[in-house]
Amino acid sequence: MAATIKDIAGRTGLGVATVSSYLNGGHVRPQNREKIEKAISELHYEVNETARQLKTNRTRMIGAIIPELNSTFCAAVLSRIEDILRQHGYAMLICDCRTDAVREEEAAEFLFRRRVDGIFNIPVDSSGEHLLPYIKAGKPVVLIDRQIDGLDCDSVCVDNYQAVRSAVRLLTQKGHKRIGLLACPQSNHAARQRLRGYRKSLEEAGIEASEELIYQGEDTIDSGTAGMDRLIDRNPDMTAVIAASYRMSFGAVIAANERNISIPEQLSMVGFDNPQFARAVHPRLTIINQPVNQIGDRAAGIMLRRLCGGEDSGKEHVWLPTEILEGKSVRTVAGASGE
Amino acid sequence: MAATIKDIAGRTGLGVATVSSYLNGGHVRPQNREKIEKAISELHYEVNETARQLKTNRTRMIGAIIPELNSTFCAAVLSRIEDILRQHGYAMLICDCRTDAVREEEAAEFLFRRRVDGIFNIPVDSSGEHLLPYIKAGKPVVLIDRQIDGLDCDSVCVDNYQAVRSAVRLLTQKGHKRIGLLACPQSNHAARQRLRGYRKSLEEAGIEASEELIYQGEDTIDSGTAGMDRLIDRNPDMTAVIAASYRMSFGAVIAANERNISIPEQLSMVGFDNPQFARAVHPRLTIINQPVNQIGDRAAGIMLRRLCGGEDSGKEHVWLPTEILEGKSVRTVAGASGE
DNA sequence: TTGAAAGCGCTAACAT
DNA sequence: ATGTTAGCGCTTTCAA
Repeated sequence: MAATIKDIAGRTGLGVATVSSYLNGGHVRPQNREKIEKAISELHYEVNETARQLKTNRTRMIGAIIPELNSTFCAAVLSRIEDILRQHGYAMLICDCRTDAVREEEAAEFLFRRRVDGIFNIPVDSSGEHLLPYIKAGKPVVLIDRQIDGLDCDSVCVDNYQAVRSAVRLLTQKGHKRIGLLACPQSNHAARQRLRGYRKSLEEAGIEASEELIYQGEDTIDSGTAGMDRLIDRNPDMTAVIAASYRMSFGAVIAANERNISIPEQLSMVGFDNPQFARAVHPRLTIINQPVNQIGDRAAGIMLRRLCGGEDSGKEHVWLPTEILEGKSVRTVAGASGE
Repeated sequence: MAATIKDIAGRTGLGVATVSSYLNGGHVRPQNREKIEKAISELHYEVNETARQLKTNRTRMIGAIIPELNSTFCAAVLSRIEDILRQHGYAMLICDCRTDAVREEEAAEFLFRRRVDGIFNIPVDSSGEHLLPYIKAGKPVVLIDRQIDGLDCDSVCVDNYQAVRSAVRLLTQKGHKRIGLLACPQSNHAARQRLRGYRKSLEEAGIEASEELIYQGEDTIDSGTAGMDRLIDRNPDMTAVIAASYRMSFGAVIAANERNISIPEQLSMVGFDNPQFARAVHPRLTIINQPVNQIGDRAAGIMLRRLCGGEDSGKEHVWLPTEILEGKSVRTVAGASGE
């Protein structure tokens, strides 16, 4: 069996309270300090966090429920958060709910029973009911990437409305009028904002939006491929496509690749996320880029502040801007207004 | 405060042991069962896993130390493992050590203090010293992707030697003789096996290996790009390149893309990992594909068996085969022997 | 500064 | 089948 604080007390002739005090940075006489340190190294003593947790009613564990670990966005944001939190002594319990609301709910319960001190969530269910127990218990909840209206918690998102709007503007300025959109399921806030940005900016440019140019599919690579196929087949006059998610972009690139469509001569393309992927595409893909590191930093920062019992006054709702990273996948068509 | 087992006992007039028994699937009289269930739902009682952990000396948590969460291979394997383990009531504590042996060591300590029941590791440090405390404590350790000689634990790897060998064979059969290799740091078993497979199979094909054709770099995208640049510049007669990791492949594709090298006319290429990425590359990349799902399944299976106190007789060392997924990035050069 | 003792919520003997 | 009780290893009053 592993050594306990009692063993250290016994070996040093001190009381357990003294040892505990030492362990928690309290003041101990130099000679006793030495004795304790000696005993600890001899007995290979390691604090039992479980016992500490039971006593203090804090687990120093944070849960994270995400739609898909195997997604660059989630992984990038999470690894950033994990890094920061661990530096502060917090462990991360990660649950992948595979974009399934039922599994998300189960994960929330699972983590609640384990008494995590707080929770990060890229929500699948847009009602947010699965988070209510946390909120009632006063445990910090930080939503990432997707806001939930009416839920009393912090959130860190990007401005998806402006994100797509900037992409449409880039295209219309280069003379594009028939612009397709690969849209994700409208079940979450981010996806809705992206579609809204598309419609609104077309309207601003005086272009009539055609439903034929909008493909509503799942947020998967295959759906991106299928969507591209359909948009191309039904819209011979389409000159550009915007993919409203990384997976959709990925799928769209595959479709263009397999149909031997030359980008940007035959079709211009704007993707979403992942600058590295954009560089690997031929020709280099123009993308809407999300500040993944910033998202992680802000989310972790808010969580840590809440954990330290920061003022509970009003929740934070952070909206981070995206940027367009220009590649070579967009061309200027005849009759361009700008430039 | 949250309700405890005592509250349930008080409310039902039963003893805590009876309630505990109910909670753990023991036999209780139907009428009492009902009473307990009623009290639980009225009080919103949730078992306190922390207390249970302290008592049973099992946390039902498994640690995972990986070089980089933001890597498709790690994320794919981990998400599979997490899924299986959670179904069995285990939570996953994930630590990203950023391919740094010091951080890996710290993560191992961190997780040990938290008393995880077992640990998965894609090791960075090839001595395996950071895992010794677990082994001494009799906690199951399952190595993934990289074997460590002389460490008494289970492992699930792919046959990296054969993996690269099959790629070289594919190339030599198509007449290639000047074949470059983008190799990863030789600090882990997998990387060493890949390089060994390269040398050995060239030898078998009667081709003299030239050190000029081997680029030893970091396992990063940038290093893949830099490596491609160097190999091309120094070896005008090189007709093919094998990238010995996913990141290297990614970097190599970027280099080819940015230098406007036409694949496979000017240069043939074989990458590593990620069939989806291979499809998105133009022309479709021929790759060495690892069975990520199988790796996850086998690793999780072994862990669960050990956790259930399976026979400790001899550790398992699983070697899974890879496969070549042919794309269009390899051409046949003049004087091909095969076909 | 140090020690004694209570107790966090639960499980597991043991007794009934 | 149910209840009593003794800890699991730690922190935290409260006294000394």
